[in-house]
Amino acid sequence: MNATKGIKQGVLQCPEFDLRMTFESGQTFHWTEQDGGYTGCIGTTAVHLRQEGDRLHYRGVDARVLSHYLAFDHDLEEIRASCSAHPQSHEAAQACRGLRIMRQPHWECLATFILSPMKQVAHIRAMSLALRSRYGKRLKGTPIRSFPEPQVLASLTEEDLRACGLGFRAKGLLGTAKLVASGAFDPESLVAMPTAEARTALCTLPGIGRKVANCILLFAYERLEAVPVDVWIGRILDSFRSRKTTQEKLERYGEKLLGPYAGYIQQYLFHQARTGRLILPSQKKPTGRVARKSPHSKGSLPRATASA
DNA sequence: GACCAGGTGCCAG
DNA sequence: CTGGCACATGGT
Repeated sequence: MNATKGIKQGVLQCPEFDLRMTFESGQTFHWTEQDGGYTGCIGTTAVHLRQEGDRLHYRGVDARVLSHYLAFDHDLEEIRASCSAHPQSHEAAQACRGLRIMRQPHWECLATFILSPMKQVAHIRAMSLALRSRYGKRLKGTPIRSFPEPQVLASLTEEDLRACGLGFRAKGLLGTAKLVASGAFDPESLVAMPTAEARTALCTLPGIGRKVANCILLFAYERLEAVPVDVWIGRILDSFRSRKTTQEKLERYGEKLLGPYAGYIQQYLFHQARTGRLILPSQKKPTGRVARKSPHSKGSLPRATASA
């Protein structure tokens, strides 16, 4: 890494890495395409990344911090091998070579996934950027904004947050921000907890249920076994066993079926389904009912809307 | 317009 | 414990 005018930059060897697939897979939401790469930030550090083959050009960040954020230490070969016994998972894992589960900052990830219920990836992104734009700090010499600190969000009103397009999620985010700002809940305390205990702790926060808790555990706390059961994974797991169940039962089934890296494999399946590469048996929806709320509810697979 | 989106919280059987 | 609805917002 060289220093140009005090700005860190350099090139990193990155075998088994796909920057686009990783950033567009629905685990992080603030990175923006620019100059043939992506502009965004890691915590409060503004960063630009551009991949050329197995070379990653980076600017604004230390190579060690970047490698940790992008989880270059994860052994993807071992992870793929862990699901070789299950054909559909193995196929998804092969197709998603280079997709890594990142290590995101705790608060940023926690808060952002409170925004996710009943929202498409593009909308989560819009809400995340709106919060950053209005209440985040400008990162020196750039237009990039960091994710607002809990104290900042805690000082706002629910109406302020609704003005960012959060809808009913405003209440959960505000309540959670207040609990964190007051010290009643410490996101750092989860690091030392077993996964089940950490999940229980997360689920005490307003706006966080099992699915969101598992996303946070997987994307910020290195719990690669955590399986967030959303509509997609619910349908996928449902189709594997062709029998419907509750969200928690599907989650346990997924953990057992997908193994020690279930969260990773889940992400591969999710990405394949969302981009239209994993076709599930289309199912007829029950007649008459309008609202469908259970995570495993029947219905044809949603159209893939991935923009990249 | 109806339907759906990486669900959660709450209430009735 | 399980099933059923309301909850906001924006896109196809």
